[in-house]
Amino acid sequence: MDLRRDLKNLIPEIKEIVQKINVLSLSDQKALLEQIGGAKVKQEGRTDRSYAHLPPLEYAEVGNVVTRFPPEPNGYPHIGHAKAAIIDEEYARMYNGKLILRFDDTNPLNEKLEYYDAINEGLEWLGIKPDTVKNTSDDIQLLHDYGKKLILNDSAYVCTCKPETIHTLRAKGISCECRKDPNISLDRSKKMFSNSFAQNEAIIRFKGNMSSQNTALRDPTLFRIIEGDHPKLHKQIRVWPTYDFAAPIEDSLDGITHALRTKEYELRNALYFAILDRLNLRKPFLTEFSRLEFDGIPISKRKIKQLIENGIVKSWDDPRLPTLMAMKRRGFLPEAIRKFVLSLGMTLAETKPPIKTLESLNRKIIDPQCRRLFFVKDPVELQVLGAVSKEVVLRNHPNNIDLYVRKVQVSNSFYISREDALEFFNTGTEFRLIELFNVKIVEIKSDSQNQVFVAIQTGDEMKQSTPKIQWVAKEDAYPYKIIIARELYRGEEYNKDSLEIVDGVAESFVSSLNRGTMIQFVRFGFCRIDSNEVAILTHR
RNA sequence: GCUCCGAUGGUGUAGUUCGGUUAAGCAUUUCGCCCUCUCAAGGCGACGAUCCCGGGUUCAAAUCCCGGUCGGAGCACCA
Repeated sequence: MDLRRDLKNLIPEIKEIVQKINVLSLSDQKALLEQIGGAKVKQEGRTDRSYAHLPPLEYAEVGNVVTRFPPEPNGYPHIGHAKAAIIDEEYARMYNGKLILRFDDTNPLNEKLEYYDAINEGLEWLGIKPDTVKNTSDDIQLLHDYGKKLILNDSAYVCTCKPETIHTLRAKGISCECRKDPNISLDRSKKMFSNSFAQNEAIIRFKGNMSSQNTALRDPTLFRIIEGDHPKLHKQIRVWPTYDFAAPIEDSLDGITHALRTKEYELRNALYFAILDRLNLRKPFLTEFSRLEFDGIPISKRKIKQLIENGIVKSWDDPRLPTLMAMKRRGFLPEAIRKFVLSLGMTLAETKPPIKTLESLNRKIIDPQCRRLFFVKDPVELQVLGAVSKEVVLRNHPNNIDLYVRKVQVSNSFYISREDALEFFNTGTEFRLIELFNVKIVEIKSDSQNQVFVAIQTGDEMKQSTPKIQWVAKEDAYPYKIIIARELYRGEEYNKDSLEIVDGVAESFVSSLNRGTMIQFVRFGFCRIDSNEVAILTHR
């Protein structure tokens, strides 16, 4: 009681002292901060990543880090793969280490040769160069050997129960008869590896802990029999390891120091280590990061496959898709994707990052190198009374002079967008055809089919306040389409307007641009040339 | 159902390990101004977070402890 009262009186005094200490430690810490700050700047320079950086890796030594990116070649790579691959590569580089690309091809039913290639191409596009490329299937013999070793160890057994039985027993946490006698398992395993069992007749299971609260430890499958034509091994192999078995062994043998994987594997970490323990193999360090998801854009291969099979989406490079080939086709740059991924960090929180951020990063990169060209949506004719035919020189970029200029022949007839025409007619405002002259619409002439907007010139003077619009000379007009891709889903529902095709006219020059060229259609948005008469809107 | 994980402005993150330098940095979005022959980019600025909630410990908590709530994941002869 007394103490309390005393304390109340003492508080101001204490605070004073604390403040003094703070002031003191502040100066100390300032000195420290300078040191730390200096070191940080150096680090950033070393990794050449001033824009965003991943947090330091635990237990990592410079020159001694090996990471791995282990995709299954069962589909086209997408932004989710990009996230994993970029993180793996970034850490490898940050510590002056190595990156291994390992195709996790342990299920002949899923893998296809074209997917190995697609993944290779995707990574190449992203600018990721693995130091080593290998397949899990390269080590199939080795994996078999380790499997046999586990059987001999009494750390694994052959189970011939029906899948349903296995499932229910696992749920209950009870083991089956097959687990009991190691000698039976030994016999059965010989039969299994000499191909005397049929598919679904027998599996090899890990002797985990059937009553563990972590269900991943309840005697998971290590090997199963799959009849299938494997892209690399064809029909030579029937006994295939599962991911749960292959991953830890491959990681350990490949010298991986840090295995980074998505969050849903967290509960398997215990199994991963248990397997390595029984085999006396070196244990890599494991970390998880959250899986990438977006609003309205399906990322899982299963969902994308469905969309294609149902004909909703035409191909794997449909610009609405998050596949790497689609993103490339749409006009996203690998640098932007990298920055974006790094901005997400190594968080474990499940979030849906905004695509707008990616677009903004992309825009800033492409803006300085995109020609500014004219496209007119929903064109109407504009006749300018008294305008003379001439050749005009248009700048290709407001401030990048390396992009030069282009010349266009104009007369008194132009196309402008209906929207603009109507607005300026209705409001009676003077406007300017960019780089040409100022006009005012005075009347609309309608013949049987078309409306023609008639305008008079109101001078050449360039005023900042006059609205300026893009135009296409009638003689130079070239029919053109722009594809606009939007989210495939609004909530749970398919978005019927996810793909819009905008018709219009562009300057004929556009038709000469090569596929892949990035441009900006003035007042319309950034686009990537897709063919001679089609561009895809990247973003505004 | 059982187990595990997460929760910071509209959105994405930094900071949480080792409580105090900053009641919260950056990016994006939105808006305003400047610049500009684009509704782009660039420059400047504004709005916007009692750091999920409730307790506790402490002179001091986004940070530590306890209890909730909400969200996600795993429980395959897929990876």
